[in-house]
Amino acid sequence: MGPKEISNISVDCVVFGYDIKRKSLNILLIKRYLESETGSSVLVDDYVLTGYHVYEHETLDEASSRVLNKLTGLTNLYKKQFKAFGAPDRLMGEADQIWVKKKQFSPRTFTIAYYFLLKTEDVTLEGNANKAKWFPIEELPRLGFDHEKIIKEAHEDLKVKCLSEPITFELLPVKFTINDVQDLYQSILGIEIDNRNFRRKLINKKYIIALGEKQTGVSKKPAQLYMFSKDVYDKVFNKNYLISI
Amino acid sequence: MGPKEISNISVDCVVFGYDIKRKSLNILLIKRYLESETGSSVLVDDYVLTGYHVYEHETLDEASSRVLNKLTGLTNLYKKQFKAFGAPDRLMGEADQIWVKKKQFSPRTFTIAYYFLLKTEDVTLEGNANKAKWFPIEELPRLGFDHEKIIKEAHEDLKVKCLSEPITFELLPVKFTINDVQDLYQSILGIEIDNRNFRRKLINKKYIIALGEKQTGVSKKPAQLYMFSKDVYDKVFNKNYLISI
DNA sequence: TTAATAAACGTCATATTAACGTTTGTTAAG
DNA sequence: CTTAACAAACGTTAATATGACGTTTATTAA
Repeated sequence: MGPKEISNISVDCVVFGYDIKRKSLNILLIKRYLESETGSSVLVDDYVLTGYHVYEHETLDEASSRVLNKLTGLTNLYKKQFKAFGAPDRLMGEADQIWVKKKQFSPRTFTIAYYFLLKTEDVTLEGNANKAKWFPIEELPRLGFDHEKIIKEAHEDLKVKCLSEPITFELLPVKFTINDVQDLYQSILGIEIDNRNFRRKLINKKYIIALGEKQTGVSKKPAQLYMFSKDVYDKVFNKNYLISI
Repeated sequence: MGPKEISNISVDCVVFGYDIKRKSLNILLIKRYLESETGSSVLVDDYVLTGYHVYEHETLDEASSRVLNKLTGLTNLYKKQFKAFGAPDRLMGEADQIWVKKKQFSPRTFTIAYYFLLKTEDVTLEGNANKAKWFPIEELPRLGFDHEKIIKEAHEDLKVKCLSEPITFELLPVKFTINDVQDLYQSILGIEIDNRNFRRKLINKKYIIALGEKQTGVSKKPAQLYMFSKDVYDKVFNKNYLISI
């Protein structure tokens, strides 16, 4: 018997995974599926975020990391607790009620939502028991509970956050090109950015460090590789209070 | 008998009140006091945020507004749900345990924390049953539970938020001077700002509208009064994605 | 009448931004 | 080989914003 669970409180994880090859910001989702007794009809067939009840002796941060680790095997990722959801009807969709009954969830469950940032290539989905799958943020499937709302709010939070803090590098490999960063910002924000201005801005940052190396295995002019230095960022970064209202 | 309470979930409200006369950003706190049976010693004597359990049929937003309204009588204030707190030991301080026992709190209570923005002058504290009191953010008293941590995190969130959104006007009267706004930013951020540059920046905003009027009852050159136009802000404001990492 | 003081206006060098144009280095096709 | 295609990388310019100051103006109290 495992640790005791708190029946009406869970954590849910919005896992953002950037696919650098496809230039696509993805969300990792788990399949929910249930047939009727006779197998004659499908009662539940959609996707949900990964989540679980909080244990009796664990913090919210610990719970979220546990849940994320169970699904992906990964630890020490960037994460942010961004909002709690607890509307009385949040588990009250038609399919949700069937699911809640089957799983014996408390019908009034509050969830503390986190988002995580990682590279899709760092996760192995083959043979996972959860039928987990990546979906581009712009092409989400039908979602259970209030998870579409949770994802939308996570995305909005990420949009704002990535403008003021260097969290984007959590979504990229250690070595990246300037255009990789631009593609990522475009994927997150859903906008087009002028390459020449973006490039100049990024190259001028002291914490964006040009490595001597170039890309290999590309069929065009290979790009210069760069890395992000957190050390330089923490020291050099001008914590100026720029009022931009 | 009132609505049924969810025993292990509460909302807590960090009430930011700006005192324009004293140029002070304040927090509204409630006294916790308890003597031993014989009255020979003080068991609990500190302050806490206003908060309460969430009711069975109510959303988190509704719960926070209810709690805020009960204390201040006010509605329709700017509010933000900024974080959930649920560490297993968050009610485990010495005084806290005595209090939790007396009040029959669930020892593992999760709280969803909100902050509210208002003007101290809009709240009447005389004769309130809660012995509520304003404290300057820099001079907080001894606090119960994890409420010091909650206040600190609310303040950090407010610092960031006020740089990118015009929420500061929630803390000021409808008619204000440029220097009022500067004093407010200085109070929130704890920094000094150059008056000439700040003034220029603010006056150039289309949504900062000069009224024809001047201050009255001051013993120096009376300042021009301005107002903030949300309409103009919503229309005119350049929702530019300024990447400032 | 004047001293004190906060409000309001002004200056200037530098930095940043948006909106473009141009050159360079590489591979693949002819 | 030569060249077309194309992404990478560099450059230009005008407009605007910023930081760091100096100066003038309007008001009240002495």
